[in-house]
Amino acid sequence: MSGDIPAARDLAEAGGGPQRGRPRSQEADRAILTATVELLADRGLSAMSIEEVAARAGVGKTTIYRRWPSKSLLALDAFVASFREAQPPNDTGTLRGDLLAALHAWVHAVTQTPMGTMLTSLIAEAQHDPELRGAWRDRVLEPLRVQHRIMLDRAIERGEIPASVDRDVVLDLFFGAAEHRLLLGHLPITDGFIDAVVDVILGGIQPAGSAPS
Amino acid sequence: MSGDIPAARDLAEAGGGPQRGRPRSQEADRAILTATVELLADRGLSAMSIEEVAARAGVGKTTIYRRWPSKSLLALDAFVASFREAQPPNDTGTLRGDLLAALHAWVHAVTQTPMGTMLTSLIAEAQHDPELRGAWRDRVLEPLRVQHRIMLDRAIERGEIPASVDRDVVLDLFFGAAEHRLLLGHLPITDGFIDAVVDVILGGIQPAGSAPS
DNA sequence: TCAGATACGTAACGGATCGTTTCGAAATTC
DNA sequence: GAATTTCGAAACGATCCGTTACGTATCTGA
Repeated sequence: MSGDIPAARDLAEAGGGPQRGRPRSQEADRAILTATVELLADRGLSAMSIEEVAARAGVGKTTIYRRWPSKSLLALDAFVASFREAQPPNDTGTLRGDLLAALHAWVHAVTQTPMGTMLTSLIAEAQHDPELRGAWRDRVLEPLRVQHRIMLDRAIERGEIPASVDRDVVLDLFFGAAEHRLLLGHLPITDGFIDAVVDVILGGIQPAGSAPS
Repeated sequence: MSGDIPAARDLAEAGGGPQRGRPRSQEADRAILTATVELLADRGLSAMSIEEVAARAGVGKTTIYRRWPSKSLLALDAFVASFREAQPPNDTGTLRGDLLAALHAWVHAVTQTPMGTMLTSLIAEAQHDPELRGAWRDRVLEPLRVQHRIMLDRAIERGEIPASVDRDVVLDLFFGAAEHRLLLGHLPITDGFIDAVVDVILGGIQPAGSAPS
């Protein structure tokens, strides 16, 4: 279920029969991705060089360039590998519970793990790298949105919110507010902030008069 | 009223008496800022080099480095100069009117003028440039937030919304959603989007039962 | 009027980093 | 064992950075 979208990494073995010559080292793959995550986490993408990744991974620069076409797409692969491990929140039974769980999971990931720096670096780089921008949308943003749209659909089925709500707008408000604080850093992303965001959005899409205590 | 915050540009004439020697060319200043805006608008900050700015402005590279310590702060000054011209929305009498006017003005600026590219470039650069990050907060973000907090305060005085609303959260939802679409480009920023954002936020902070048609 | 001070544009500098290429050795298939 | 491909190491040319040196231009103050 988690292999639908191909990685940016060159898929040399996608072709027909078995390969001739020396096969690519899978250990090198792992070492490169691990080194990339580490460097990405504490220096950011722009300060990270392929040379550094190669040195830390103990491989030659050519071994990296043979697999990935650019630093950006290598970083994206490294991010996605970490990203898969952030488990999606389960169905809690109420929209409020689902939204709170989802936002808490996101905030925890970006503030308590290396993924925060990786995320801001990649969004920054995507501003002047159209290829990364597209790959980010296809491999990170859209899967995330699909997953959270389902959450809203469940709420509609339960009758918690009307079917007329614009789910895309809700998702943009939901992630946009937190991302805004993450990128600009003007205010901390606290539990109180998460609660307030969910309260305002819920209040804005629930039918009037059904506000919980 | 618009000179409270000093520019990043070196303030050689801030000192005591009149200057000795040849004064700095104000025409060079204007030419540099104009060239910066142009290059920033159609290539972005990362693709713009000081060399290019100098060539287009018809000045020497040294003339730029004498005034600005870095490409980032030059770009910020160029942005702020353009930014001042985006007039703040007036008091429309209702919070809904104020919010709609403010968001329409912002969206128009970032989608119909060169300021969109300038803005995304600067936010991107600020992710790995702490000095720019701080300057952006002080000279762009905070003034903007002060201005819009006043808008919310007026609504509280009029009794449109309770005094207990967390104005910072409202501002983050307000700008965050639009900025999210601008940075990632997954969906267009349409008039319908603006209306929906304002509707959800207003619905979420107005006392229940007072929802307008 | 002229000496001192500062800004001007041009040119060249050393250094860093990029992505590529070359090389001999290692690993695998036919 | 020949062919093929990957491996790590090293060196490559190109690009851009921020600084410096230089001769010229412009302004102040004696």
